[in-house]
Amino acid sequence: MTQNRKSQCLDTIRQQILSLALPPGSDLDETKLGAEFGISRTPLREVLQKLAGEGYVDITQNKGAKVVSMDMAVMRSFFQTAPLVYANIARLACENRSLPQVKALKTSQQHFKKATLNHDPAQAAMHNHQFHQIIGDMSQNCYLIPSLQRMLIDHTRLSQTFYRPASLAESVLVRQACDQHDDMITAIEDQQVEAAVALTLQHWALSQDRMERFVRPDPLPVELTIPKETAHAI
Amino acid sequence: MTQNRKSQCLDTIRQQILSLALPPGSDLDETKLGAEFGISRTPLREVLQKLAGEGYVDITQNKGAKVVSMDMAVMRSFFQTAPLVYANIARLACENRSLPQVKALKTSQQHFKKATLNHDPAQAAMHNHQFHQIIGDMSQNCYLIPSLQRMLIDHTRLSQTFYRPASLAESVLVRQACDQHDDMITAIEDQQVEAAVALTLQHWALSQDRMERFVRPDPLPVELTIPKETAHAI
DNA sequence: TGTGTGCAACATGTATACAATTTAAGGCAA
DNA sequence: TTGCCTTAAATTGTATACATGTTGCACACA
Repeated sequence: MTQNRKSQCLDTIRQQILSLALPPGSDLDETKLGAEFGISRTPLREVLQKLAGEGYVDITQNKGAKVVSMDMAVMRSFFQTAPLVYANIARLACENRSLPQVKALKTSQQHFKKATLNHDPAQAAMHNHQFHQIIGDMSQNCYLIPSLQRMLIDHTRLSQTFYRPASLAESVLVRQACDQHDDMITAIEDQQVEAAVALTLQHWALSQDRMERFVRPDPLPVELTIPKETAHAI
Repeated sequence: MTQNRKSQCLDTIRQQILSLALPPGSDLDETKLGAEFGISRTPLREVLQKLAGEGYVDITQNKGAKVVSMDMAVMRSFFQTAPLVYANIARLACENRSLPQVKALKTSQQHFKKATLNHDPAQAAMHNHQFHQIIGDMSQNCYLIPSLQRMLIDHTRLSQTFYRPASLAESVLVRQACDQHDDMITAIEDQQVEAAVALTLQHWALSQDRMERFVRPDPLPVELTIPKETAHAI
């Protein structure tokens, strides 16, 4: 029961970081969180230590825990490194996947698809995270998995708007991502390595484009005069 | 002061794991270690949590911490993944290294060289570890560094015999590794990316060969009769 | 007004007592 | 002897009190 509260605390904080409910850089107060989850500071500190180990938070001596930031330098590394890690994880997943894992992947994809159809972007991002985590598990590579985990944290945070399509064109992209998941499952199940790698890179290209737009949105109109309607809205 | 004891505890346990003084799979008793380092169980548990985050130990619910094992599956992943991680870290180190880091790398290499010349294998392995860790820092890639760290833990553990040359031929290999370090420093300082990557792969090939021999030594003689001298020794 | 210093409030770090769980041993029946 | 149940010892998990360090504000002084 008390153990339950601790792991629930861990899950909740993870989820809040991924959903940006706890934005990058925000402070995690031991006393406050402990009270919130009904556990004392000792186990709560262990939760924070664990989150630090997983790359969700940074802990500084005598300064407590902060949600890991996403500054310019990190962004650069992110886009630079993602295809390398994703592609190699996909390759290994193909080679080492077990059938129960394939089944878990299919279940996860069902949840993901349902969330996109229901237009529940937060849930969609979460299930997408889980989908790629399962592929990581399949790789059975204890050296690459920590890299993947850290990529997925930032990927999920960046893609919070991805599954919140603002236009018909964007809605098509979400559908496309969902189809790619299906194809990836098939490739992994049938152990078609090259297909899985190619699909993974396509999948990455799709979300990369959308995420870069989020980081670097379309510039504001050049005219200095504010359009009437917008001015009214303010 | 008390803070000092905690970080000293962290360093000591890390060092003992890397040197195999704490062999893979061995149990870490909270009470015993706490007494040993003169700190109570609370901070000691935090040390273990941190070590778990870095990949030195595995913590199981209600069962405590164990030094991470090195079973067959892990070995396989290790040899499969090392060139990928090392080569890409080297590439990034070339591009992103700062001059103070280059200086630190040179100092580390001096210590390493001295240890090999003094035939101090434990120290040589330690300074080799630090050398490659600095290259990791240079990469400034928060996604790949966790992978590198985990590779280096097992690399250092496996290479404990590497710097303990049993023959003249092996002694030459150590000299060669040392020279490669020098060349790598030059390539990184001058930002010659391709050279650094090539050197890194050569460096890996060298230690890979030696490590594989350690994992899979020469088979015992086929004759079933035990040689006289050996029989006597028993 | 700007800067530095000291104190108070607050947050983090540690020790210790107690609770819960696991492990091992002992004893009993089949 | 073997298997299993009970129970005690050992080990891990949690709460709490206290120690230490950090932060921000008030106030003095240039």
